[in-house]
This record gives sequence, C-alpha cells and structure tokens, in this order.
Amino acid sequence: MMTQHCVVDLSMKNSKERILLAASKLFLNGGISALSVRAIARESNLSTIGIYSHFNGKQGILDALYIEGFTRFKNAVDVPINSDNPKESILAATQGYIETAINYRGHYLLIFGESVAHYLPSDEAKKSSVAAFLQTTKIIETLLPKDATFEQKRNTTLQIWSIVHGYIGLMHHAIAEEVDSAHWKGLILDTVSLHVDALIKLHQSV
Amino acid sequence: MMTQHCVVDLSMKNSKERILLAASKLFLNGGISALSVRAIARESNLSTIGIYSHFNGKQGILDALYIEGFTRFKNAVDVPINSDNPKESILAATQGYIETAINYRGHYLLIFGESVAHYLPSDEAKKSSVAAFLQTTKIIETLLPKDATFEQKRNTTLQIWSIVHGYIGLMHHAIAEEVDSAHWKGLILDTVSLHVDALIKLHQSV
DNA sequence: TGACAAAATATAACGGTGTTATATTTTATT
DNA sequence: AATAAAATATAACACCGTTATATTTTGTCA
Repeated sequence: MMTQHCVVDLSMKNSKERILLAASKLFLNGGISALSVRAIARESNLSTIGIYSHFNGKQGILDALYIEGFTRFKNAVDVPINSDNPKESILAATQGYIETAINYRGHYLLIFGESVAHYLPSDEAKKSSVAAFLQTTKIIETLLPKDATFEQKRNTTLQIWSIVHGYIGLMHHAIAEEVDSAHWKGLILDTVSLHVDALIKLHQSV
Repeated sequence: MMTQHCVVDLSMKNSKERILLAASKLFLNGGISALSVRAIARESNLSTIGIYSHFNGKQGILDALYIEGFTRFKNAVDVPINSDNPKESILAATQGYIETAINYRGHYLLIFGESVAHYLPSDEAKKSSVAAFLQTTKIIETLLPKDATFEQKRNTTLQIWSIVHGYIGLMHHAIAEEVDSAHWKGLILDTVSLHVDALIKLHQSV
C-alpha cells in the first residue's frame, strides 16, 4: 500500500473510523450474524488484530453499536413537549420510537434482544440506555401532577414503554404473522392512546 | 459398553430421550450458551453424530426446547374462565404467564428473544406458538361482546399480551435495574388491570 | 539526520462452534 | 447364518473470538 501525505482520502481515514463504518455496514445489511471480527477486518482492510488494538474486540464493536442504537431511540423520542396536550407529545414520541425500531431492527435486537451470544453492555453503554430512558420520562411525566415522585414518573414511563416495546417484540413473531404489517403502527398508537386516556382519568379522580 | 436385554435401566433409555433430557438440563442450568452439540453428546453419553441422526442437529434441539417453552406458556394461561368476571381470569392468566417467564427464562429468551444465532423455528414449532396464542385468545375474548370478529379478538389479545411481554422484556434490562425486582409482578398486574378496565368501559359505551 | 521507543499491523495458532464424510459396530429381518 | 438397516464412533472441515509472536510503520528526541 502506498503512503500518502496530507491528502484527504477516504481510504486514509482513521482506522478506528473505518472499522466502525465497516461494522455498521455489515450490521445493517446482515444483522448480528454477519458481524464477525474477520468480516469487519476484511471490510475495513485491516487484519483481525486491528479490531483488538482499536476496540476491545467484538465486545467493543457491539458496545459501539449498542450506544448508537440507544442514541437513535433517545433522539426519536425527543419531541417538543405540549403541556396543554400531553397525549399529543406522547403519541409523537411513540411514532418516532416505532419507526426507529423498524428501520434499525438490528440495533433493536442488539439492545433489547438480550441474547446476543456472550455480550453484556459495558457501564458506558448502560449509561446510553439510562439517558434514553430519562429522555422518555421527560415526555411521559407531563401526564402526572407536578409533585409526582421520581418513582411514580419512572413507573408510568415503564407502563407506556412496555406497551410499545411489547408490540414491537410480537410484531415479528409467528404468533402475529397474519396481522397485516401496515396495521401495526395504528394498533400500537390506538393502544397507547387508550392507556394514556385511562392514566389521565386516573390522575384526575385522585 | 455392555449389551443389556429387556432390562429397565435408565441408562438404556431411548437415545432420543436421553438427548432431550441432557439438552434440557444444560439449557436450564446454563442457558443457550451452555447448549452446544458436543456438550449434549457428552451429557447423553453419545457422540456428536447422534444429535444428527436422532434430531436435526442443533436446529432440532432448539425446536424441541421452543415447543417445550410455548407448551409451558399455553398451560400457564389455561385458567378457568369466569364469564361474570373476565378481569379475574385475565389477571390469573397474567400471573401464570409472568411466573413461567421468570422460572423458565432461557425458554423465554429462545421463543421471544429472536436472536438466537441462526435459529428459525420450524413450521411445527410455529404451530406451538399459535396454539399458545389461541389459548390466550380464549381468555381475553371474554372481554368482548359475543359477536366480536376474530380480528377484534386477536387485536385485543395482542394488546394485553404486548403489555405483559413488554414489561418482561424490560424487566431484565439496565434501563430498569433500580426497580425492585419484587415489585415487578405488582406493576404488571396493575397495568393490565387498568387497561382491562379501560377496555371494558370502551365496549360498554359502544 | 540517525537511533530508539512506541504504536500499528500482519501471520499463525489455540480452543471452541455446527456440521458432515467415512468407517465401524450393533440391531433387526429374512 | 447372512444380509440389510440403523446406530454409533472418529476425524475432519470451515467458521468463530481471541491471543502470542513477529514485523512494519510511526513518532520523538538527541
């Protein structure tokens, strides 16, 4: 390989960047099973050991993709808050969440599937998941009275999140194969809508 | 190895049974990562090729565990129906579902995790998931008017199932690490209860 | 500029995986 | 008893994540 100086050249990018780019590409195209250390090395024109000097091996690659995934979800639910109409904000965030789950299915499976062989997110990766959860809480807590405790806010956020998360989990399952996939988004939004109404009534009456 | 005739001896059980027993044992103890073809062969006193002549290799083993998992869930939600109080039956089924998910976490990840490497359930395995879904529908449809279409029944079942399924998915996630695990069952049951009430009101007013 | 330390890279190997080709033994049938 | 069929064993293949070793490139300092 030639040595090049001071020339902007994609092939000369940071090895680290090239690795990450190759990993993302493989992951988006073929999911987790296409993401082998050797394949990343091939794709980024390095040898396998490069993945270990620049990242922490496969664990490091998965951590990077994990963080990328949760960052996308955090951004997806970062919608303008409408205090007069909490439901509107929540449905907008829900819609963003669903679209991200569909468009980045590999990431979704990685961060929620729990069973990618031997992978456990690092502490840093876990931080990204907590950040996404806190962002979601900001949207959901508009349903609650202002003096609600954090525990109440967290539990209500879990309620809504579980509904959406559960639907997405079932969406690609044989159980629901005969449900027209175009209808899923509507089904989820209807369910969240019904549940939000119930929560609003609950907190009005108390 | 000695040859034995017409003697009831556990060590002489069907090779097939021995393989399945070994696989179940390994799976319950160490999850999916403990379930290698060689480990099953060792545990069942056979060589690897036995797993291929008696089952369809690892695919066949996973299929058997998949069916075992869905059969457990089907049984868990098979509760007596109380037509006068649909909510009671639904909460009982929910409780059974949650307990099965906790006690058989490996099975839960296998049948819902979606990302066990390269495994896709066979048609026969899919049938077991559909059977569990239909059993659940029997419990949930008591919420609906008797002339409800199958599509309505199915969608309502999906609603309730998604809530429970979503909670269980989040339960073991870093997002919710600080939630006291003893509280989970209560949180889920409360949410299902609220949602069922909302559904009942919805169908009364229409 | 030349010498030397440090970082990056390459090669090859280790132990593990699912799978299969080949050979052998056991079982059942005629 | 002979033969076909089923079950089993051994060894190998191609892949995986990882790492020990060796080599090259890069950066720093005298």
